[in-house]
Amino acid sequence: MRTIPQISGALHFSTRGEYGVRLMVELARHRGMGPVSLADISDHEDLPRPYLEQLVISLREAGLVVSTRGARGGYELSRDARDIRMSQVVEALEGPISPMVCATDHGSRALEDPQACDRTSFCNVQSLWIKVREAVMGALDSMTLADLAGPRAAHPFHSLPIHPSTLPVAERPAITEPVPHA
Amino acid sequence: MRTIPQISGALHFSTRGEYGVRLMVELARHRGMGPVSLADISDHEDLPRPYLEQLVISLREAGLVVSTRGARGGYELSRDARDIRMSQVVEALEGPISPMVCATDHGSRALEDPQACDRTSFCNVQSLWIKVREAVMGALDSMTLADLAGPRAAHPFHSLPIHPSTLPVAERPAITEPVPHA
DNA sequence: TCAATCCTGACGGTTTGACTCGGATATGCC
DNA sequence: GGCATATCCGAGTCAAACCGTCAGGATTGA
Repeated sequence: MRTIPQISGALHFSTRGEYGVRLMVELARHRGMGPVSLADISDHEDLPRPYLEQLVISLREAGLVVSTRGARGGYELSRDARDIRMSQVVEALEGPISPMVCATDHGSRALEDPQACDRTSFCNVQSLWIKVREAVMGALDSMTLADLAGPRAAHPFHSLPIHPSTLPVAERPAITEPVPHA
Repeated sequence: MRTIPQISGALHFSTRGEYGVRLMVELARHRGMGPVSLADISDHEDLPRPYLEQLVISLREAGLVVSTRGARGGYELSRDARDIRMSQVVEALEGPISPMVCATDHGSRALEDPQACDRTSFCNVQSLWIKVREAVMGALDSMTLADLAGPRAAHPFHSLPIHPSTLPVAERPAITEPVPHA
């Protein structure tokens, strides 16, 4: 199907994160209208259904969605979209957010090998990754699913009058990057 | 050599980022004392030297370090550690920071396929990744290499009087933590 | 000259990401 | 009841990326 070329760069979330979030947004938009089947979402979002089946397991186990089996079944949000933080969604899909080993929840893990702490700059560098982690968690915590499920008109890009081709060449996105993503 | 267990989870930087930052910290500590060889850093930080040779190319090409060839040669910072932002270091090592395709510098890329914008929730979701990106860039921009190169005593962990082995067993860092990811 | 360095390109093993496949189970509807 | 529709579940596949290794060449100080 699509098979994204997978550009190289730091801080990658996988397609689990991307697809899963889009799935959740679709569920949020149909909240209160009965369960939505994966087939519908697969069609509407152009995502491989068997893959969605895998992702949704994590979302169900995290208690974010509930399932209805059998004909006319599907999935729906377990609670209001405003009560679902994006940090919960992303962590359910991708696992704990830790940019580097030892930059986990408390950061205290950095002490586990005091020798490494003495002999290398390892220890000091931890504060960097921990800071990054906190920044990401803050961003994800500050948004709820409802923020993403609103009408498209609310999207900042659509109120922007400018288009890349109107920018001076120097500020346009680099050419190399294909990024068809379609 | 070490072969880190490679925990699974979101938002990974690779070892390029980790090793490269540690390398830069070592250079910052020896600033003004002549070039430092990779062999020294490899010994001191316990990192594979052939691999460092690869990493340092990126740092040199980014203008962050300068090299001195020949005997007694090595690398040194191209400028004061306070003038080197960690965002520059990390981007040199790992490439552009973009948590997801289309969450690049300007974010305007999201407009390139208006159809996708109409048919899917793709478009709205972009604001999430862009926000995450900005959070990370902010964190990395706010720190300079000098912040990491300071004396270890400045590190919060080291002001803690306690050591893991003095803690009750229940509060010690987990031994393995298989990272459920469930 | 010789040894210490940086520099370069190529190569390979292991892991992970991104799906695919086949079937089992549950349920609304005719 | 029977069938189409769904979720559920475990495995398997295939290519790419990550994490290095290796061999050799170029440059310079002693």
